[in-house]
Amino acid sequence: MSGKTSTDSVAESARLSAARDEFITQWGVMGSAWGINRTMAQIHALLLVTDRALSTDEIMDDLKISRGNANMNLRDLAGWGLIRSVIRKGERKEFFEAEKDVWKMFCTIVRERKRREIRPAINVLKDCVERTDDLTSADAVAFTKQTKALCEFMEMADGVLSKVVRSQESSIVPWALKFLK
Amino acid sequence: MSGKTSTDSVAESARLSAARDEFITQWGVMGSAWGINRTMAQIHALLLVTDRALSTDEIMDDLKISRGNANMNLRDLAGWGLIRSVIRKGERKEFFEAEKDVWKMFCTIVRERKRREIRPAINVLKDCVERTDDLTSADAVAFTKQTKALCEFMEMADGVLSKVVRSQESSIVPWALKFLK
DNA sequence: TCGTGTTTTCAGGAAATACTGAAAGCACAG
DNA sequence: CTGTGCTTTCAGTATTTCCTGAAAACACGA
Repeated sequence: MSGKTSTDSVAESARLSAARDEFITQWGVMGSAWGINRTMAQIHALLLVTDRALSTDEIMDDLKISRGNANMNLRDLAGWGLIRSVIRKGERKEFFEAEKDVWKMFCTIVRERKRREIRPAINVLKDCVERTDDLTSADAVAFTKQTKALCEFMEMADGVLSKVVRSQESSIVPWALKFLK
Repeated sequence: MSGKTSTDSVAESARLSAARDEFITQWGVMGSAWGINRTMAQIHALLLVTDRALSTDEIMDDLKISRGNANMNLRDLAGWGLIRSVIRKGERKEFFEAEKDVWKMFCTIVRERKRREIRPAINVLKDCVERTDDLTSADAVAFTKQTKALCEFMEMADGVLSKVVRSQESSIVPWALKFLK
């Protein structure tokens, strides 16, 4: 290969890895803002933009993290259903790949957050309402009224999200969105 | 007042404050899960279920936090637009009250998160796409394809949220939701 | 059963984040 | 301009959260 071509391809691959790093870093920042730990988000980002399954060692190497850290976060990601492990026959090592379909990924996240955070919150709110429903002091009435409103809102949101998620790959959602002019 | 009545009202007020504490605590827990600091969420919770504006000192006292902490988080909450300060004539002290309308509160949160997190993320993605669009290696193509998909999805989500938020107090949203069967 | 390659666990340490308290700043009445 | 009451700031500290690395557990072929 000529000097020029070689130089170009080096430059190109540098450009790619710069962009890739930028993406991984920022996906990590975004994760923190939404209550997800940075490393977990970064591993997810890495697998998202990599076209093949990676081993734990490759991930450790790429992100410069320890084995323990990599393993723990890979397991968490699998628990969320955002990645899956792949076993290649003849290899004892485990490889990981991310769900690439963005809509499926979104549905998975919504489903899990509903289950882990929204439902429990609704239960707490219901409990608060029940425990104060019969009280008559002005303070109590205000409290109950507000918690009831929050509870109803969250149940509504929960229901909406269920419907959105259930529609999965159908085109119902994009279609329905037209009505939100 | 009779002994019985007195006893009952003591019990009732204990019941109320137990429920209130539970609510505040859990709202704090939920906050952390969504990337909001615990104290900020707790102050918000306290103001949400209190029927009058509270002073910094009352908040410090109720949540057992320092003045600095209270002040900083109150300012943040005001920055989000979730609370507002109230000046009573004749008083030099500042009081705070939360927006009580749940739908307005939701819109405020969505608007701010869009501005602070979603938009910047979209910009990063666009940047990544631009910087790699012309590369032809298999890796680069996979990268660009995936970031493009994420970018488009987030722009779509951003648009949907804008529409939802813009409809503000209208009944368009509840109505449209019927179509998400 | 042993040896080897791989994954899991977890105590201790590091880093990030949040909180405190006191001092400085500010605003206003007198 | 001065005293008073309230707010803001921020250096130092506490707390929470996360990460490391090494040891233990595991799984499987020989």
